[in-house]
Order: sequence, then structure tokens, then C-alpha cells
Amino acid sequence: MASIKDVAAEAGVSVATVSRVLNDHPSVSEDARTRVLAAVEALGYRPNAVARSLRTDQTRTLGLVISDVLNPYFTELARSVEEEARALGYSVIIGNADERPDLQDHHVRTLLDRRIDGLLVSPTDGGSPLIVDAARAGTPMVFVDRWIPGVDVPVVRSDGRAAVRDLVAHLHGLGHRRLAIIAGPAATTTGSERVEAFRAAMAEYGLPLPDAYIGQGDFQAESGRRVTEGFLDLAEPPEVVFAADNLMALGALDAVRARGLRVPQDIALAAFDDIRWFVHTDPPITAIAQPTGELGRAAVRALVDRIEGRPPQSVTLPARLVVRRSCGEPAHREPPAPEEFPASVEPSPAMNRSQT
Amino acid sequence: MASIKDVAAEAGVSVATVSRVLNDHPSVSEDARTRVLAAVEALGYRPNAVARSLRTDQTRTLGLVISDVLNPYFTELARSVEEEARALGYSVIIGNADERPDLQDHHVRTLLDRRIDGLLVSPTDGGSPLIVDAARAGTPMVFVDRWIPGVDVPVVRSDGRAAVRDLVAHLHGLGHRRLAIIAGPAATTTGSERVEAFRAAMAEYGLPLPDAYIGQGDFQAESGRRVTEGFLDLAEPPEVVFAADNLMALGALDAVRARGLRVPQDIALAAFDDIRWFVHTDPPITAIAQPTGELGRAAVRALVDRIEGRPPQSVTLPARLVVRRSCGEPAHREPPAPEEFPASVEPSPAMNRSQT
DNA sequence: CTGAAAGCGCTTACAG
DNA sequence: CTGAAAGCGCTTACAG
Repeated sequence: MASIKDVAAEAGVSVATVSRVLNDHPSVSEDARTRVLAAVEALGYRPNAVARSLRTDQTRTLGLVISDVLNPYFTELARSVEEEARALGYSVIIGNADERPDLQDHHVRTLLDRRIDGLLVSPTDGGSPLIVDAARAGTPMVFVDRWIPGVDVPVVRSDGRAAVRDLVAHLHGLGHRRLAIIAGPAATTTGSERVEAFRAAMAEYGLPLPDAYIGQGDFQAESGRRVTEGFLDLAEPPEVVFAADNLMALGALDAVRARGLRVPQDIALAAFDDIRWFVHTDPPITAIAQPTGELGRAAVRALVDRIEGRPPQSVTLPARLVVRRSCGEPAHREPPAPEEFPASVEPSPAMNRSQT
Repeated sequence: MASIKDVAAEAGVSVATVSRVLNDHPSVSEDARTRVLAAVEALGYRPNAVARSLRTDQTRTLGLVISDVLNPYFTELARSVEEEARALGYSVIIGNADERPDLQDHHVRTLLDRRIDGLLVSPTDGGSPLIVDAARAGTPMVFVDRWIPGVDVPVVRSDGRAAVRDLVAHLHGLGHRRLAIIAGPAATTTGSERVEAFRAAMAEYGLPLPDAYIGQGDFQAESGRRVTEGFLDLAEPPEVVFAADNLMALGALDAVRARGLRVPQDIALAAFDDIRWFVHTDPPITAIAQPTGELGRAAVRALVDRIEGRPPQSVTLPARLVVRRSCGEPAHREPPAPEEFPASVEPSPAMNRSQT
């Protein structure tokens, strides 16, 4: 592959001049510029980004470590992150932790070794020392969706409390009293926050939340299935199962179906995180939708601000309830989806108490 | 951040010795090794991968350019690629083309600039000159899923012909005669192959395939919706719509639902590519499943073979039909999913003519 | 076994 | 405006 030396030779100038032309340095004669550009063209020259990075100490690359690429929520997040990063002149390298702290650390380490300019992370657990150390050591970092408390790192996330309260109100209004939740790992912020929001809302409506109705999942489908089976085996099974993410809702659906039961007649179902397929499942699933695309973009902006020396900002965006039929609501026509939300459904106005 | 010089100073040896210890070079005294390792530990030293790459001319990184990350098929492919690459000591950088040739080229260029060791690509179109040139110039490359004809690059893909024939047999057996297809872009191999396989199977069963029953989609949901609306507007609408990928099937479902029609009573639906949610849609959707994970792994193995100087091999794996209820088949119990396939359904034995 | 030195492909003060 | 030179952080023949 042609190097800058080859271009210099071809153009009859020094490598310094070639470099200047390539970097749009003002002090280059028109003549030199033309010859360099011609040489670049002739040789099909492309600057070696590795060499440039070594010299400039910047890679124009962001690392994104997410907990599970197969989760459509994170896939969409990753996509919006890449989009915004590209718009700002950065590439992104994605590391998929698969909800495993060891894999997460592997990716963080690899990314750090590659000297990425900044790191976007949605931690699988509550306190990877590697991540905490990197942040303390000055690696530009921003948490998205999930975060680690006690570290001075901006957080870009969505607040689901109002939406969870709306959900409980909706369920209560439909006459449901025994509500259960499939929680995410307590070590993750989203895992514990969603249970807490649910517990608070239940209390508000004077509904009990016995321990037996709090199942411990890990955000993966299989755990949703297992926990749901446990619920169904109870002497007094819940009337509603609320899954703290869409994959556990999938598992719950599997479990309900395996027993030959029906949603919502036999048991109602709701999920945190909305996905396009929820409109076409049997029945369409009531869910809490996050402004995923906006979260990804805001996270990139915060990180790039930090990298480029501007003060980064934490951002919290509201999630909102999207009512469908899986809890017993009658079917209704749905308007087309606004771009931001994956599902093509609006909540009834009264339900949507979300605000910034 | 500590550099190799700092480690050398701390350990009281030369940087050459530090490098040898780090690279497990045999000729290092036990004493030197211990001191270097202690220094590495003390300083929290991590080798700079950028510098190492510049020097060794290898990045231990693979590029993967896929047509659409939001398509669960590609998400799963990406995941298996990363997994196998990691097992072989490589990282992977994913570029999402979003079915846009210009974006695809952007990512290919960026990846090449970063001097990745090899490129895995599923081309959005039939002949990006950039990709063809890179292959000719000697960049180790392997095509996955889709490929560009006329270039000497190994192809790892799945052959859906037998499965498509099984599908047509299934539909014919259910009494359907007017079958339509939502095709992918003719410029992609999967786009044209699936139509051709469908056309051939239809001919085998003596069924006509009028032009009006071949809708042109682009593998995205919106095109599935649009084409399906066209079908429904026909004086004689088809009895079955076969979508050439899962996203267009989603769009088709949207269109059918918007008209207040039902699947399969009013119109039957089948899809190429199987996803987990197809088990829970209303109704469960008959689909053709690819061995996605195995494709990703085989592609990585082929690419790494090529990179490391071994002869790479093209691989073709069979897809298989998974019968559900969206075409009129009666419901039936389904066994749990084998790991390789996302959907938890086996085809009836008679249907599955796939072989290697 | 060990170190001095060259060199990977760039960028950027510095001097002219 | 231009070029010679230093240097980013490594690896690796070469000599000892």
C-alpha cells in the first residue's frame, strides 16, 4: 500500500508538504497542492490511520460497551450512537458484554488498549473496578441507560418512574390487584430502579407486593420463562406479570404458552422497553417505551463534549406507557409511529404523564 | 499513560527486554522476567495497540460490514462473528450500511484506513467498485450471506432453494394457488436468488407467477408494507404473500392489519429468515430459517485462514422450512429450540428436504 | 540473555 | 511556502 513517502516522491515535494495538503493546512502553494492531489489520486493513496493515531494521540474512535446486542433495545441504541458519532466525525467500536462482567471487562480492556478517545458504557454490573479505575484515571466516559453510582461520570438515561406509575394505574383501573414483576439483576441500576418504581407505584395504589411476586431475572429470555413458571406454580398466581425488559417478556410468553394459557384472559403481561413486534404479538403487548434514539445521540454528544474539552451534561429523558391489549384493554386503532418510538402506538393521553 | 519506557526504567532493563517479556519471547532470564512483570503490575502498564500495529503491520482486527444491524438476522450474524473472532484472538469492528451503498463504502473505506487484517462483507449492492478493488488489491476478504459475482473471494452463505421448494409444496398442499413474493433488491444476490428459487418452485408445481405477484422491496419494513398494499389493491389479490426477509414480513403484517384483514383466513404469510418473535406473532409465522450462527463462525474461520496464509474455503449451508400457522396449517405443539435456530419450531419431517 | 538502534507512517514545531 | 528532523510507542534483526 502506498505511503506518504511514495506520494511525496511522485509529487516531487517533501512528506511534510503532503501531510499539510492532506490536513488542509493553510500554508501550501496552489501548485504544490495540485501536484500532491494528483499524486494521491494516481497512487490511490489513503493515509494510514494507525500511524496518524500514534502521532496525534487521538483515534477519532469511540468505544461502546453494551450489555447485550441481541436485545433490540441495545441494537437500536448502538445504531443511534454510531449515527451521531459519524455525524461528529467519529467511528465507534461496539463491544457486546452479553450480560457477563468478564466479557464486559475484556471489551473495556481491548478498547482502552486501542486508545479509543472515549468510552460509552452501559454496565452489566454494579461496579467493575476496571471501569471505575479508567474513569478515575481520566478516560473520557459517559454511562448510557445503566450506570455505576459513586463515579464522577455523566449519565444519559431514561426515567421510567412516571411510566411505571401510569402502568400500575392502568392495571388497577382494569381491576387487577395481584401484580408481579420479573426484575432485572439488582446489581444493575435499571434492574433495581424498575422494581423500586414498581414498588412505589403499588404502594401508592394500596396494593401489596409480596416477595413471591418479585422474581429475579437477568434480562435474558430464559430467566423470564423460569420466573414466570414459578409465578404460575404459586398457590395464588399473579393476575399480571410485568417484565423488566423485552427479552424476559418473550420468555414469559413462552412459559404462558407452554402451559396452554392465554394472555390476557388467564394472565396479563406488560413489558419495559417497546419493540416493533409488540404490535403484532398475540396479543399486542402493553409496554413502556424509551426514547432510545435520543438517548444514544445525547450520550454521544455528552462524550464528545467531554473529549473535546467542553463540559459534558447528564441527561434524563422520560419513558412513556404504550397501552395495547395484553392487560385486557379493548383493541383500538393506532396512528402511525413517530420516528423516535419503535412501536406504532400512542398511549391514551390520560395515561401519558411523562415530562422532562 | 505509562509507556514501555517507563516500565523499562522501573524494572531496570531496556525496552527490548520489556517487549520480549510481553511477547513471551523465550530468551529472557527468569530474573528479568520477574522484574518486568512487577514493573508492569506496579505501573498498571498496558501496551499501546496502536503502536504495536504500526510496527507489526497487523491489527488483529476484522471488519464486518453488514447491510442492516436492526435486522435481527444480521444482529445475530454479527454476534456469532464476534464470538468466533474473539476465540481466534481477533477483535471485530462492525460497520452498518443500512442498505445504503454510500454508507457501505464509507465503512469499507474507514475500515481499510484502519488497516484491519481482513474484511467480512455482506454487500448492499451488486458491485461496489471499492470492494472489488480492495479484493483485487489483496485485502483478505470473505463474503457472508450476500456476495458480489465475478470476484475471487470466498463466499459463506446459505442455500434456500430446497427450503423455498418445501414452502411452495406446503402452500400448494394447503390448496393455495395464487402466491406472491415481496422480493429484495435485484442487485443483491439474496434478493434475486430468493425470487428465482420461488419462480423455479412455482414452475415445478405448475403454478403461474405473474409479474403483478412479484413486488419489489428493499429488505426494509416500509417496502413490505407498500408492496403488500399493492397486492391487496389488485383485482385478484394473491392468497399468499411470501416476504423475502423478516422486516418486509413485518411491514406486510402492518399492511394487512391496517386493512382489518386476518392472517391466514384472508391472506396467508410466510417469510425468509426466522426470528424468535415469529412464534408469538398473531398468528405464528411460517418461515425459512438459516443456520445464522454457523454462517458467522464459518465466515470468520475462512477469513482468518486467508489472513494467516491457509487456503480459505467457501461454505454453503442449507436453510430449512419451519411450518407454523400463518399459511393455514393447524396449530401443533412445538419442541424446544435447538441452539442453532432462533425459533422454537421444527418443520414436519416430510417438509425438510434440506441437506448439505 | 541483553541492549542499542532502526524503522513502521505519520505530524509538527523549527528554521529558512 | 517548504523541508529536514524529531518523535509518537512499539518490535526485531544485529552484535555482543
